[in-house]
Amino acid sequence: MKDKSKDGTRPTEAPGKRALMEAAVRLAASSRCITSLGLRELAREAGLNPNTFYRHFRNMEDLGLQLLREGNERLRGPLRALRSNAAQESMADSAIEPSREEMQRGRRVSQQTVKLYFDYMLEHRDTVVIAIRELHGPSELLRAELRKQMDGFADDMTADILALRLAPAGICPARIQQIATLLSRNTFYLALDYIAEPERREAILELAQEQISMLFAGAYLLDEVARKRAQ
Amino acid sequence: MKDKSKDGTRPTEAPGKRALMEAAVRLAASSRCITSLGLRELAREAGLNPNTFYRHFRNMEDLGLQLLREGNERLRGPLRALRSNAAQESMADSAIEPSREEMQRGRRVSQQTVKLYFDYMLEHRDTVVIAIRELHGPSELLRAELRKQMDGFADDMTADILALRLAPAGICPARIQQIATLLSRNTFYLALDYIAEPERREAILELAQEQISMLFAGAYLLDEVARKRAQ
DNA sequence: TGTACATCAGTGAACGCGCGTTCACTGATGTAC
DNA sequence: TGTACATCAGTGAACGCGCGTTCACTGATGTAC
Repeated sequence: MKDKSKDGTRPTEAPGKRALMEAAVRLAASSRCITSLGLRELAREAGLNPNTFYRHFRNMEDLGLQLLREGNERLRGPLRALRSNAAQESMADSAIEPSREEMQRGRRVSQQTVKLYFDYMLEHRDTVVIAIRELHGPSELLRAELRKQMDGFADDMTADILALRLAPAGICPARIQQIATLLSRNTFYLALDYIAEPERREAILELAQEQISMLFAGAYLLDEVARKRAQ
Repeated sequence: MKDKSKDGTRPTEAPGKRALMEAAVRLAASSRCITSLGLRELAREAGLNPNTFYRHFRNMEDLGLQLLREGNERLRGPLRALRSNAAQESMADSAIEPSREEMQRGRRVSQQTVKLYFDYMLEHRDTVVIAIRELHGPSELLRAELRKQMDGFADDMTADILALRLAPAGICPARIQQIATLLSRNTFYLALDYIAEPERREAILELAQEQISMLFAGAYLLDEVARKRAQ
């Protein structure tokens, strides 16, 4: 068996397996839990013999897990990249007007990032919709996987905020982590609205932006108070 | 047909209907979408003939809708009451130490309320778990119902914050609504963690508390800035 | 107070259907020598 | 370079089973007169 595709990164995938996974996405994206899909239904959608399923998956949960991991790969890296690109551009801006404070910079970065973030998720709407459905779905296994993924997104965000200095100085790292957890979660839910309600997209972007501002402003105030007390 | 039960508040309910709804809660609470329940499975769990289902419901979505509405009634009023009780107690405190500011009062109220809130949800864990699962579940009808309910919770919270003066002065009502929407949503998700992870309950309470503080502090700062600019 | 009728919750048998799973098979591709 | 063998994706027929839905029935309760 040939083990690598041309690019050498991945074992070659049987076309039937791909077809089944894509069929699952198509069926689940509209309004279904992955685990509630029928094996025969899936094979029909994929144009394959029902039996082919067993060549590649043990059961629906197994397929779901592979689907979610693939989705995570599709989102995680690019979303990080969006953030660091926006930060670098903003860094260039700062050079031009160095009088601005970090708070302002963080805000500009988040403004750009939020839009890119949401539009990227819109492009991958099926992935996002399925992920959020399964996050509260019936399968414990899939829920656990998605909780882990969510933690990963939050960790990325924390690391980026610290490394790219996107937060106002004076907010402690633990607080950043706290904010990132809340934000990454909430951003996904807002992305869902963004996808579902095209006419409200502008408003949702602004809302997301304001939530971010509020949280950082609040965090700053709280940590400031704590520091003053400590002195 | 007798139309009212002894207390006169509600049409008498057939015992079979109750049995079916309770069976549905039992089956769905562990790890199932309501709409994925089987009619025969449900009847078995309730100890009834499969046919009895049709006497009371058109289909599973119909049952789900009635279940969710009942759940909403069980949560909405009591949660409001918790808030206003906590506020009144705190009002008494304020009389004793009138020097404290409203910000502080709001904080004390929310501290008490958050604990009561989460413990009340813990008592009604099945209701909460089912509601959140269906909020992102496969049925458009049930999702819409729950979105409506969520808006209701947010409106209650907004009204209470304004009426009971729980927010620092200077935050505009639109901002309060914004915060309440974010908070009511997020509180439900945190409640889910609170239910699922007994060993982390203390930490979750504190986290919820800090999120609330951050948001109000941030809102204050933002609206303050806006007001200064307007002058 | 008694009788006849309507309403409605719950029953039990029967239906046809799509489901998940099994088995034995085919045919293409990769590997050993 | 050619041959024999192993591997594995995909097929097709067949199975028994539980499902949703239907129909005609029972028996209790409420209502009209």
